[in-house]
Amino acid sequence: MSEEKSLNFIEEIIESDILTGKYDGRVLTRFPPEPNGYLHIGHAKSICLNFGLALKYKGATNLRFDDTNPLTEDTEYVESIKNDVKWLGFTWQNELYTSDYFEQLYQFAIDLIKQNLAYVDDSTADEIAQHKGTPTIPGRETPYRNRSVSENLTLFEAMRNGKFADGEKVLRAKIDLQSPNMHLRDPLIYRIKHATHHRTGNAWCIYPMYDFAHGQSDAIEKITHSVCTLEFTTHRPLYDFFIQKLNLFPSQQYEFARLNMSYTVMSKRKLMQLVNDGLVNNWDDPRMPTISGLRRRGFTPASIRNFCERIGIAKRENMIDFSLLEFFIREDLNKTAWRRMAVLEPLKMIITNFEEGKTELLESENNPEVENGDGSRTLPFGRELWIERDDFMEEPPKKFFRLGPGLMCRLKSAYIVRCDSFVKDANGVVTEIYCTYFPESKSGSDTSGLKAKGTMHWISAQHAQKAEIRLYDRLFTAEQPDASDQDFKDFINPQSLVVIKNAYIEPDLANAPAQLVQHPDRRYQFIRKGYFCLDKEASAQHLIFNRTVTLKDGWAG
RNA sequence: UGCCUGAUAGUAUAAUGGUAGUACAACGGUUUUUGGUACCGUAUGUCUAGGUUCGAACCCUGGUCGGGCAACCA
Repeated sequence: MSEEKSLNFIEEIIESDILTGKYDGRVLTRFPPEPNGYLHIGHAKSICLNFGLALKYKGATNLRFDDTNPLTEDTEYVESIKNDVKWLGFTWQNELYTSDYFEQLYQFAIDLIKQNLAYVDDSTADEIAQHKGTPTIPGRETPYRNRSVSENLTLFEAMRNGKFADGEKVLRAKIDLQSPNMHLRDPLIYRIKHATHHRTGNAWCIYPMYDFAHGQSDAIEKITHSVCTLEFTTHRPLYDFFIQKLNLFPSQQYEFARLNMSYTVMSKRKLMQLVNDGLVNNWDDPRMPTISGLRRRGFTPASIRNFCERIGIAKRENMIDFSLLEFFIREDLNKTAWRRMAVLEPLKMIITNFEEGKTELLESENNPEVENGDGSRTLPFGRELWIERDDFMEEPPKKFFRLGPGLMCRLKSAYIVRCDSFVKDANGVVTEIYCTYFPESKSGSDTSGLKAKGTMHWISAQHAQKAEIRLYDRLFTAEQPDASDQDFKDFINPQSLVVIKNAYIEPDLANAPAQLVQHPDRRYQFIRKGYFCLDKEASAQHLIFNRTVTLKDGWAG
C-alpha cells in the first residue's frame, strides 16, 4: 500500500498546474502524427505518454493528424495510425485534422498581415536561405519585407486564388531577422503547392507550414499540455509568439527526449528507405520497429505499454537496450503462451525397445505457469521420433545435459531415454540415433529412480506435421546503425530472417489457424525454442510461425 | 563565435538540502520434467573544480563533454 509515487517531470508540472487551478484543473493532451508513414515504437512512447497522462489525470486525448503537406500524406497512413493506436489499447476523444483548420489558419495569417506581422516575399528559396544568415551570423532583410499591409493582403489573396506558381511567393512572419533563434528570423508560414490534399482535395493551393499550424491547432482545441520531442524546443518561442499575437488559448508545450533503441533505426525516413529498397518486406515486416511490425512479430500491446512505462520520461538523450523490450514480451508471454513442441532441425531417434507401429497417447499441460496448466493436449508417442539435431553430440562436453553416446535425457512429458548408438552417412553426418526407453519413467508416474539432468522436446515422426518457421533476429548488426558516416543500410543483419521451410510441429498445432479465430491473442511457446505466433500469411494448408523472441538462454552453449 | 538543452552503475530511471534506490543487462547460487520460469545473492554510479551549508546528486559560480537549432519537411 505504499503510496510512493515518483513522477516524471511532466507529471510534476501537471500536478502543480492542477493544484494552482491553471486551466481549471483540466488536462487535455493530443497525439499529433503526420500521416506520411507508419508509427514506430518511438511513437508508442509518445502515445503512452499522452494518453497515459490523460488517463492518470482524468482528462482526454485528441488524435490529430498533422496534415499540412499534401505531397507526402495519404489516407493509407491515416488508417494504419488509427489502427495502431487502438491496438495499443487507447481511445481518443476526437479524431481531428489540421486540415480542418485551413480556413481558420488562413484567417490567422490575414490577421497577422493586418498587424503588419507578416509579408509576402517573392524571393527564391535560395535567396531566403541566404538572407537568413547562420546561427552565428545575423540575417538580413529581403527587398520585399516592407511591402504595405494592403499590398500584402492583395498578394496573399492572389496566392490563395492560384495566381502564382509553386515557389513564386511565400508568406513570412515579420519577427526579427537578427534573432539568435533561427526560427524567429521571419519564418515562412505559407507556401504555394498546387497539389491534391488527401482530405481537402483541390480546395487549396497554399498550405500552412507546420510551425504556423501546430501551435494554433493546439490552441483551437484548447490543449492544455502539448507534449513533443526535444527538437521542437527552439520552436516554442515561435508558437508562443503566434498565440500571443493572435490572442489564442495559451496551450503550453513541453519537450521530452525521443526514444532511441539499440540495433535499429527510428526515423520514418530511414524506415521508408528500408521498405522502398526492398530490404524488408513492408512496413509490417516483423523485423521493423514499427507498431505493425512488432504486432506481426508477436508482441502484445501490454508488453509495449509496460516497456514504455519502464523507460521513463526525461530530457536527456537515451539509448535503450533492445533486450529491455525482449524482457517485457517474455514476461507477458510466459504467463499466457501455450506450450507446444516444434523441431526446427530434425534428427531421427529410434527407440529400439518400443513396439513397432504402436502409438501411445500422452498428456501435457498447456502452460505450467497457470493453475491447472490452462488445460492440456494429447501427444502421440511412438518408436520413431524427431528430435533437435543439436540435442545430440557425438562427443559431448562435460556439462552437456542432453544426448550423446551413453547419456540419458528426459523426453518432455514422456520417458527417460538412453542413447546407445548412432549412425552416420558417407559425409560423416549423423542420420539416426538409437535409444532405449525406460517404461517405468513415464512422466507423472516415474518409479524408475533414474534421474536425467536434461529434458528435450520431441515429435512422433508418424504424427509430425510440417510448418514453415521464420526466425527473426535484430535487423542490424551495429548497435547504432545510423551513428557513423557509413550508410546505415550497410549494417543490416544478413541473419535477421532465417526461414525454415520444413520444420516438424506437434499435431495439435495443425489447429492453430482455427484456434486463432477463437482466441485472436493465442501465442505459443515452442518449448526451449522461444515464443511464436501464427503469421498473417498462414493458412491451414501452409502453416507459418514467426519467432517473436527466443527464450533466455542461461547456458549460452 | 550565437541561442536552446542536458549530464546519477553497462543501459535507462528515482532520490527535489539528510542512509544514492529500482528495473534491464552481467555474474554467482537454489529450485525445476523447458539450460525457460520463480527465488536468493554479487559487482559496478552522482562529469569536473571551487563555493554556500552542520550536511550537497540536489543550491550558486566557472569549466568539460553530449544533443538540438540555419527544409517552400514535420
